[in-house]
Amino acid sequence: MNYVPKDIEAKWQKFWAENKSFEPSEDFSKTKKYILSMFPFPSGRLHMGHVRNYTLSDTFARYYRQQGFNVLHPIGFDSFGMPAENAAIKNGSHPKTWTYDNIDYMKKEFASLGFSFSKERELATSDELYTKFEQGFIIDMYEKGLLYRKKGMLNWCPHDLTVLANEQVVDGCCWRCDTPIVKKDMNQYYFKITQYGDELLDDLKKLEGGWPKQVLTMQENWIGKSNGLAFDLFFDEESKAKLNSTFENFDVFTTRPDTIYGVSYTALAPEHPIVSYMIENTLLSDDVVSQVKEMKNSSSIDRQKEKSGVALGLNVLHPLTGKSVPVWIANFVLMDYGSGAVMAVPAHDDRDFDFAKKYDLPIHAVIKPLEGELDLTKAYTDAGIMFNSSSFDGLNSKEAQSKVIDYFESEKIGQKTTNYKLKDWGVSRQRYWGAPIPFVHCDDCGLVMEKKENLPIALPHDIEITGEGNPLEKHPTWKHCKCPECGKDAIRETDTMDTFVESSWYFLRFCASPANWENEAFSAEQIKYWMGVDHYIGGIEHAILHLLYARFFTKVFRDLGYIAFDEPFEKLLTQGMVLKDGAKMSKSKGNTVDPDAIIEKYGADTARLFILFAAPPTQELEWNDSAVEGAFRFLKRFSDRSSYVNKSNKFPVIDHASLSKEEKHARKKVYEALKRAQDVYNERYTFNTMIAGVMEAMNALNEQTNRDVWSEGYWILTSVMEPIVPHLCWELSHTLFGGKNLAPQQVLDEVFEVDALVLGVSVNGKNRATIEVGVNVSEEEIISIAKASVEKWIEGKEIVKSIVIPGKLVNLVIKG
RNA sequence: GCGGAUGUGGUGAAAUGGUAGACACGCCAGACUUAGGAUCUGGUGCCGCAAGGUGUAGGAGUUCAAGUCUCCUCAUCCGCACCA
Repeated sequence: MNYVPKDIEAKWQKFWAENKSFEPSEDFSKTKKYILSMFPFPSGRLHMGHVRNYTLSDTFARYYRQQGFNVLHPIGFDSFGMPAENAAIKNGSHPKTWTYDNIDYMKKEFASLGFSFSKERELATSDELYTKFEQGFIIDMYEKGLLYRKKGMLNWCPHDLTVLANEQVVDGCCWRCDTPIVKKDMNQYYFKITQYGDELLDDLKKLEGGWPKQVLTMQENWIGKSNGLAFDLFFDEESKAKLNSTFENFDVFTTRPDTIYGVSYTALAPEHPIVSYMIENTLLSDDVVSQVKEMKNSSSIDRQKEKSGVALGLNVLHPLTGKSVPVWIANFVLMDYGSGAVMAVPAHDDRDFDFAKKYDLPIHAVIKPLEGELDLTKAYTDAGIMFNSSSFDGLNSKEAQSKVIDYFESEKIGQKTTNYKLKDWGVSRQRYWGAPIPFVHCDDCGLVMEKKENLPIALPHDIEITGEGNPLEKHPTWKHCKCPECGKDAIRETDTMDTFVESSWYFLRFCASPANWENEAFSAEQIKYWMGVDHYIGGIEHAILHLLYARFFTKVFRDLGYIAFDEPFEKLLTQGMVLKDGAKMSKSKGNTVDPDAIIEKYGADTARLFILFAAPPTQELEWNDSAVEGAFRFLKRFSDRSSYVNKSNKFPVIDHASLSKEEKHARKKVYEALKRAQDVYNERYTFNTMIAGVMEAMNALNEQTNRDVWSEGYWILTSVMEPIVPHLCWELSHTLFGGKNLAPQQVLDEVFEVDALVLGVSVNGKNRATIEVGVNVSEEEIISIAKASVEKWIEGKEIVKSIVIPGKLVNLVIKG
C-alpha cells in the first residue's frame, strides 16, 4: 500500500466527524474514564507544546475507548484574558472577534491532528452562557462569605495597568510582561482561599501516588504552614507617652519560642501601623522618615539585597524578664506575613544576626550545641541545650518549644498560632476582556449582588480599547443600572474577574449533558458519574496557580452542596517542555517548529508518533528533524508491509508448535508489545518504550514469511498503535480486518512457551558466556553446562557458590 | 539558604536488583536501482590486530549480583526564597 498520509487522514477525519465517533454515552451504567488535558488559551495557532499535550490525552482517550470504557475527552478554550486586549490595542481588532477567530482556526488544527475530542461539549470561557453560570457561583460564594471586598495593598502592574494575584508575581515582576510590580492601595475583591489552607495542605496526602511529587511539594511550600507562638510586646511608660497612648503593644509571631530569652531587639515592618502613625504625627525626625520612605519605595528585589533599618526610639518590655528591648524598623520584616513585627534573636537567627552586627545591637546566646562549643561569629540556628533561660535551662530546645508555648498560655500572655504564606486570592482586574463581577454599588444599600435571574451580566460590545484605564469604566452607559435591592440608580461594578476563575471549574462544566447544556451548569448526577478526572495532563507551569485554584473551587463547590468529593484530579501527568537546539521553543528565539507545516509534510500520525517516541512524557523533548523523518519512514514501512497480511474479519488461528524458530520469535515479540502496552497505560506512561516494542515486533515479523503470523501480528499491532497513529491504523484495520481488531486483545500464553532458554553465565557477577538449555533441564545440569562454557575463567579455581536465576542467568562465585 | 529532580554511547533514550546501551537518530561499508522523502543488507560505547580489558558524574557501602538500594561528594535543571 502506498502511504499517502494526506488522503488517509482526511478520509478518517471526515468519517469521525460525520459519525460523531467520540461523543461520550449518556448511559451511566457503563464504566467511565474522564481524560482531560489542560485547555488552551486561544492565542492563534497551536504550538508543539499543545501538540504534545493533546497527543498524550488523545492516546489515553483512544486506548480506553478501545478497551470499552465510556470516555469523556472534552476540549474548550480559556478565552478571556489580556492578550485579546493587547491585540486590540496593537491592531485595532475587537477582543471578541480576535478570540473567536483564533478559536475557529485552532479547532481546525485539532481536527487535522485527529484528536478525538467530544464536539458537543466544546466551550469557550468567554461564552455568555459560561459567564452566566460562573456569575451565579460567584454570588453563591459571596453569600457564603467566601468572597469579600476590602481595601488593601496590591500588586499593580504599571504596564498592563491591572492588579495581580500574589501567584502571578514572579521574581517581583508581572508574570505576563515582566514589568516590575509596584504596591498600590486599592479596593479589591478577594476569595477566602486561606479559609481552606489547612484542607488544601492536608488533602495533598490524598494525591500522593497520583500526582508528581514535585507538584505536591510546590503546593505545600506555597501554602507554607508554620506553627509557633504569638504574643504581645508592651511598650514601657515612656514609649507609651511618646505614642500619645494610642498604642500599648504590638503582636509578634515566632516559630522559635525556645529562643525567647535571647531576644535583644524587636523590629517592625516599614509599613506597620505604628510606623505610619508616628510619621503622620511627626513623631520621627525627618531623617528617619526619609529612611522609612526609601525602604517602602524600594522594589521587593532591592529590599532583599541588603538589610537596613532604623531605631524608633521606643522600647518594649520582655514578656518574661521584664527587661527593656529596643524597637527598630527593619526592611526585612514583611507586613503581609504574621503581624508585620518580629522578636529578634540574633544569636539564633541568621537575619537577626546580620542586622545586629550591622547596627551593633546586643547578641544574647541562649542555646548551645549538644556537642562542641558555641561559635559566636555566626548565628547558631540548630537545636541544642537551653541556657540563660531561667527555669528552661538544660532542656533540649526542640522539646522545649511546646513547654514555652504552654507557659505563655498558662500565664495568658501568648498563644499557640499557625501562620500561612498563602494569602487570600485577589480576583478583580481592571480590564475589559473578562467576566464582569456581578455586583452593583448603591448609595443607599452599599455593595449589592445582582439577582440571579438577571445573569449573565454580559460585556458590552461597543467599547474603545486604548490601553489606558478600564474600558468598562469609560463606557458611556454600561455601568449605569438600577439597584437590585431598592431600584434606585446605581453603578455597576466595572472590574472583571481574573481568568483563573474560569479555569477553576471548567472540568465540572464538561460533565454537563448536552441535553441540559443551556439550562444548568451541570447536574449532581452527571458530576457523580464523570468526576474525578482520571487522567489530567498539562504543563508543570500550572503546578501552583491553576491546580491550587481548581482544588480550592472543588472544595468550595462541595461546601455549597453542588458536588460530593474533595479533590478533582486523581492522576496528574505533567509533561516536559518541547525544546529545539536545547532551548524552549519560542518566537523570540526563532526556534519554533510549526505543527501545521509538519502535518503538511508528513501527516498528523508522524507528528504524533515522533512526539511520543522521542522521550517519556514527563521529560523534556528535543525536536529532531531527522528523527521525525525516521518516524515517517516507520509508518511507511508499517503501511507497506501490510501487503503480507491476509484480509479477514477473523482472528487467524495458528498452530504454534508447528512454527519455525523465527516465526515463534515473531509471535513472541508481537505479544510482548501488547503486554508492554497494557503496562504503559496502567502504570508507566512511557509510550516511547511501547513504540519501541512495536518496532521490535515489526523487525521480528520481517525475519519470517508466514502470512498467518503476519496477519496475527497486524491484528494485534494496529490495535496497539491505534491510540498513537489513529488514521493509519483505522485505514489498515478497516482494509484488512473490517475494523474488528480495534477492541481489547488477549495475550496468548502459548507464544511465551519455549523449548530452549538462553542463559547468561557470569563468574563473580561478570558476564562471560551465553548458554542454551532445554526447559526441563535440572539446576545441576544447568550449572554443569554453565561451568563448561566458562572453563577458561574457572580453571584451577574453587567454586564456592552457584546461583541459578531461572530463565535469566547463572552466576558462579569463585575463590582464589 | 530550603525543597524537588536529574546525571548512561556522537544524539534522543532503554534496562521493574539478574547478560548495560533495547528501540531510534546519526555515522561507516555494501547491494540495488525505473535517482526515491528511496529501499534493502551488514557494522557502530571506549581501548585493542586479537585474546581480552574497560565502561552508567566521582567515592565508599550492602549483595552471589548494583545504572538500579544506602551514605558522602560534585555538576546541572526546576521551584520557593529575608515567611520570623
